[in-house]
Amino acid sequence: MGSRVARSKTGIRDVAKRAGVSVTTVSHVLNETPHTRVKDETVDRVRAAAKELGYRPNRLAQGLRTHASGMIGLVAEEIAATPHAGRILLGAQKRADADGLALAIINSDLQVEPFIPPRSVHAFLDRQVDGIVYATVYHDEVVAPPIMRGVPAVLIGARDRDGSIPSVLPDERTGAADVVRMLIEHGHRRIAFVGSSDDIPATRGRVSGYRDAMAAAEMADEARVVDDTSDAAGGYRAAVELLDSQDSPTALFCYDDRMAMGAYRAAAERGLRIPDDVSIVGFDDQAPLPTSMYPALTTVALPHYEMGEWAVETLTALLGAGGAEVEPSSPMLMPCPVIVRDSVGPPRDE
Amino acid sequence: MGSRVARSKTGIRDVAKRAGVSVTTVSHVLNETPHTRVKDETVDRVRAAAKELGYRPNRLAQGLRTHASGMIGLVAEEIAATPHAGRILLGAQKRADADGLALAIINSDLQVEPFIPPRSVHAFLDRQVDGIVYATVYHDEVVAPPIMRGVPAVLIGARDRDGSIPSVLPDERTGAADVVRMLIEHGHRRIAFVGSSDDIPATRGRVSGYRDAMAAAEMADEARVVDDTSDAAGGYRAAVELLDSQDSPTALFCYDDRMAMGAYRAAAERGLRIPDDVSIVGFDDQAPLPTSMYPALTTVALPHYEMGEWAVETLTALLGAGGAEVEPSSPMLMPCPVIVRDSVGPPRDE
DNA sequence: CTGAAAGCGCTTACAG
DNA sequence: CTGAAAGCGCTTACAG
Repeated sequence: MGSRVARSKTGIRDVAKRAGVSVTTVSHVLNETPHTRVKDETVDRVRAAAKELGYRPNRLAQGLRTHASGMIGLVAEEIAATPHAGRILLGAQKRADADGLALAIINSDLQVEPFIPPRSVHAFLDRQVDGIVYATVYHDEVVAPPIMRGVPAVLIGARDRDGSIPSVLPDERTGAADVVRMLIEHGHRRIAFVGSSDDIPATRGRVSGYRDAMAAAEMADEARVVDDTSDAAGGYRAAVELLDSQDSPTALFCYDDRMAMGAYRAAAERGLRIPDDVSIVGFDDQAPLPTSMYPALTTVALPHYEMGEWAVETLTALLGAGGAEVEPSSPMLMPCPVIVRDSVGPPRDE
Repeated sequence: MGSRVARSKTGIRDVAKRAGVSVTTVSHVLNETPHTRVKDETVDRVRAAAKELGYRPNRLAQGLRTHASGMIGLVAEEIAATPHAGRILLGAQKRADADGLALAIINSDLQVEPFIPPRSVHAFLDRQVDGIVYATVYHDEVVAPPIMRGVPAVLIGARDRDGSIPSVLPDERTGAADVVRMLIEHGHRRIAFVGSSDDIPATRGRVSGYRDAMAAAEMADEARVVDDTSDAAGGYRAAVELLDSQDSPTALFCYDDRMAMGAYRAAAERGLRIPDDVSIVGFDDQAPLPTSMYPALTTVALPHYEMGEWAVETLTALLGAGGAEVEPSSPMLMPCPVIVRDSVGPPRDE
C-alpha cells in the first residue's frame, strides 16, 4: 500500500478535536444549520480547524443520514446515440453542477419496446439517487416500470404513457413550420419536402410542420413529399426525383442535414447553384455537417442542450417540492430554432 | 407526501426478520462472503425472503462501511467537446457497467493551462469514488493536483507530467503513416498534406506520420504541406493552392474530415473527380461526415470508444491491485485504424 | 450557545 | 453454522 492509504482521511471528529468543540457544533457551523446560533468566535475556530485540516465531508455518510445523496441519475438509450445528443449530457451536467448535484449516467440499450428497463433504474435507486432522468430518442411514448414511481423522474424525448412523469420533447413540428415559412417569405411557392421513411416521431412532426406552413400560406396544393432513407444517399435520390420533375421545386426542405447533404450533390450534378438556383434547408443542426457544407446550410436545431438543462431543472423543482405528487401535465415542447446560414435565397425568376 | 414516501424501503433488518435469522446471516448469504458456510436451507430461506420483499441493498450504506463506493468518476473537459468524443463516455460506461461500477461524470471547462482543476476532483472525492478518469483533448501533458494522488486515476488524451498516472493517447502518428502508406501502395507519389495550423498535439502527430511514411518510401522530397484552419474553409483554401500548383498532387491527405470536405469542393470546382482524378483521405472519422460525403470518405478513426474502455479497464486493474503504487510507464498508444471507403484509387496516368 | 447520544443501513471481526 | 455488537462518518432531535 502506498501513500494513498496512509492518508487516512480527516473526519468531522478530527475537526472537532482541533477546534475543541463537539462534532455537533462542527456540523452546525459547517452546514450553517438554520435556527442554530453559534458564538462567532466558535464559528471562526471551527472554520479555521476545518480549513487547516483540509476537511471535506463524506457525502456518502451525509447521504446515509439525510436520505439525500445529492446525486441524480441520467439513463440514456445508447448514450449520444446520435452523435450530438451528447449535448443532452452537457446541458444536464451543467445544470446539475450549478445546483450542487452530481450526475451519474448509465447507458441503456436501444429499446425496441417502449418499456423503460427496470435494470437501469435499479442501479440508480440502489445508490439512492434523488431523482432520475430518462432520455430516449426513438419513442413517442414510454412506460415506466413501477419502481420508477418511487423517485422523482423526468423524461427527455418521449412522453410518459400515464402522463404522470414530466417530459420534454423537441417541438419539431413548429420548427419545421418556421423554416418552411421562412422559405415562403423569401418568395418560394414550389417547396418540396425531402422526407424520411423512418417510422419515428421526428418523421411525423417534420412533415406535419411542413404541411402546416404550406396550408397557412394557402399552398397546400403545392405540397410535394418524397420519402427515402434519412441519409445522404436517400436525400440524393429524393432530390434527383424532385429536381428532374416537371415544375421542379425552387426550394427543398430536407428531413435532416444528412439528406440535405445528398440534395446538395443532386443540385451540383445538375449545375444548380445554391441558393441562386435552388434553396435547400435541413434539420438537426448536426455538427459538423451544416458548417462544413458549401454554402453553409440553413437548418433547424434540435435543442439537446436545452432539454438536458430543462430536465434537471424540473427535477430540482420536484425535489424541492419534497416528493409531492406531480399533477399530470402535457409535455414541454422545446423550441427548435432555425439557424440561418447561407443556403436560402429568393427563387430564380423564370 | 405521496405514495413515494409511504414506500419506506425494506432494509436488511426486514429480510432478517422474515427469514428468522440475524442480519449478519443475511449479509453473509447475500454477499456470499468467502470462508463462511451457511446451511443450505438457511440460504434458501434468506434468498426467498429477500426476493419476496424485493430487497435491494443500500449502496450508500455499503459504501460507507466498506470504503468502496462502487463508483468511478469521469471528468471531461467540455464533455464531448468535439461531438463524437461522446463515444469516450459510451466506452467508459459500458466497461464500468460490465464491472458493476457506476459512472459519474462531471464537466470541466476547457483548461488553457495544463493543470487539472482540483474542484472537479474534489466533487468526486467527496463522494468517495473508487477512481477517477480525466479526459482532455487539447493538451500533451497535464499536471494533476496533489489531492488526485489520493485515488487511483487514469488519463485520456494527455500524459501525466510526472508520469505516475497511466494514460492513453490516440496513436495519430502511426494512423497517419498508415493511411499515407496506403496511398503510396495505390501508386501515388505526389501526396500532399492539407495540414492544420492549430497548435495542438494532433497537428504534430499527423504531420509526423505523413513525413514518416513519405520518408520510408524514399519520397521525402515529394512531401508538401500547406497549413490552414482545420475546417472546411481551410481545407478548401489549402486544396486550391495545391491543386492549382505545378505538378499538382494526385492525392491529398487532410488533417481532418472537415478539411477533406473543403478539399472535395476544391476538386469539384476544378472538374476533378474523386477518386479517379484525385484521391482524398481525412482523419477523425467524425460522424456523420465521412459517410455523408460523396464518394464516402476514406479516413482514419480516432479510437474514442476504445480509449474510454481502456481507461476504466485500467482503473479496475488499479483498484484490484489494492492501491499499490503504479510504476511510471509510458502512455498507451491506442491504434487509429484506417477506415476504407470510396475516396481512394490509383493515380490517373499522365 | 453547546454537547451526548441515537441512528442512517450496512459489514465484519469475534465469539459461541 | 449463526448471532451480538461495534463501527463506517455523518446529522439531528433533545437536553442543558
